[in-house]
Amino acid sequence: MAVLSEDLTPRLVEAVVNGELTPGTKLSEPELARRFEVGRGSVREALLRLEGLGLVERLPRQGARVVSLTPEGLTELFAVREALEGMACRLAAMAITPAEADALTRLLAQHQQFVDSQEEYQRQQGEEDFHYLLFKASHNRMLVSLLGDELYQLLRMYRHRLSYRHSDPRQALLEHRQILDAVLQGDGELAELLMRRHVARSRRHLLVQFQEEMQ
Amino acid sequence: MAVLSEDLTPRLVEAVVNGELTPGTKLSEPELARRFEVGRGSVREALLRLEGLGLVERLPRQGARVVSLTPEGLTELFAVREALEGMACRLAAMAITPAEADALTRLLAQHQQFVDSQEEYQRQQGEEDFHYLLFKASHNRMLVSLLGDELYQLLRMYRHRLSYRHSDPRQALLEHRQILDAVLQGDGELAELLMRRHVARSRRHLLVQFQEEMQ
DNA sequence: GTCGGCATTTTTGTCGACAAATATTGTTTT
DNA sequence: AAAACAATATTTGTCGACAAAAATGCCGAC
Repeated sequence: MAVLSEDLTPRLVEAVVNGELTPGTKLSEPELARRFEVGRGSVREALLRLEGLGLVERLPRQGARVVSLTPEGLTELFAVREALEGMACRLAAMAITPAEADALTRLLAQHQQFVDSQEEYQRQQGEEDFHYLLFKASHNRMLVSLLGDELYQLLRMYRHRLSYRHSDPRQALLEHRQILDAVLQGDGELAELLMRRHVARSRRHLLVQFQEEMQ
Repeated sequence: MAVLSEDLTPRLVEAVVNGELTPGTKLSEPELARRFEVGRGSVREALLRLEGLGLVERLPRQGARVVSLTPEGLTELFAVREALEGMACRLAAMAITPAEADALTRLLAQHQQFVDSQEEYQRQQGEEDFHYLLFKASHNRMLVSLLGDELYQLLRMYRHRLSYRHSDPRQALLEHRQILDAVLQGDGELAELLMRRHVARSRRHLLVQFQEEMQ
């Protein structure tokens, strides 16, 4: 028998991230319970998890609302990401295994092929895969949990809402290659520096889109 | 009317942090419900929050257990803290207000008095106050929430379990002063560097205590 | 026409109850 | 005596129910 509230959480996360439930929307527990055909307790539990992911805000006796997206929120998120992904790179330079190094090397070779063949196809996923594999190589469970679970969904929400367009794929691939090189050479300091620049660039890119799209 | 599950959470946190509930202890929902005289639903909600704080681990159909403390866990926590507190310092150097600057300056003057008068009294709290005021000056709500709420309780748990003894108070005060000076001069880069060293020193200090006390 | 107060309705916070799953205990077997 | 099994007991996951609080709509007053 499955655990309802755990199956329900990703479904609610998707609904929030993909904009089905827009920012500011009041999330009524009875309504969600009817919609997902579960008891109100399970909805409550799922909403509590969403609060932990920063996707909804819960006020006592007032219920949960989908968080609103602001340039400040985006900036804050990226400051945290810059710090954590930078540290993850530094640690990965010391802790990465040969298998993980191979997987990352192969991934970038694959990206190279896509760039060469002009297929932008799947680029989005590839970017995420690179970051995921890399911070997982830090072998720091708390970092992986923060970057991969807790902060990741909010990042996805911003990207979705901004009809995310990547900047130059060649530039991104170049930066990824530089970062991976530093990691493979065991130069944690350089790897951290390069990753922080990479994340900061990404932040500026998204902030521009924010200005453009949301008047 | 108060919100039971929110009042219950800090009580459970305290019980876990101060060792009343030792690592590995199974936390039975009915038992906690009787003990704290609330319904099982409220206990469940509180346990879910504790899981978010990293104080308990919940396995489906098996309930919650107090996390066990390990040198690896301590190292992971401090890597995250080093990254986040460093970033907070960098941001604080840009965003700190005159009022916050005053409060921090006064706090360090107070610490100086304590050091001069040899009263080690209240040192523990003072250390925490400094860090709290400082990362709050970053004006990054996500950083404040992570450092002040989510990671803080686990740090307290490690400190408590290690009958935390500070290293040299004069050394700590010196480092704090250097950090604050850098922040007040708007030198975010230096402030970050110094804070990261400070946290790393603290990590090594606690790790030694870990080796000593837990064989 | 707009603002303010009152009654109604909905929603949240909380609890107890039930079924399924797990843990525990005692018993039997090798 | 140790291991495997079975019956019991406890616990978790889930739901519906109830009271208090908040949101809503309605009516009258200005």
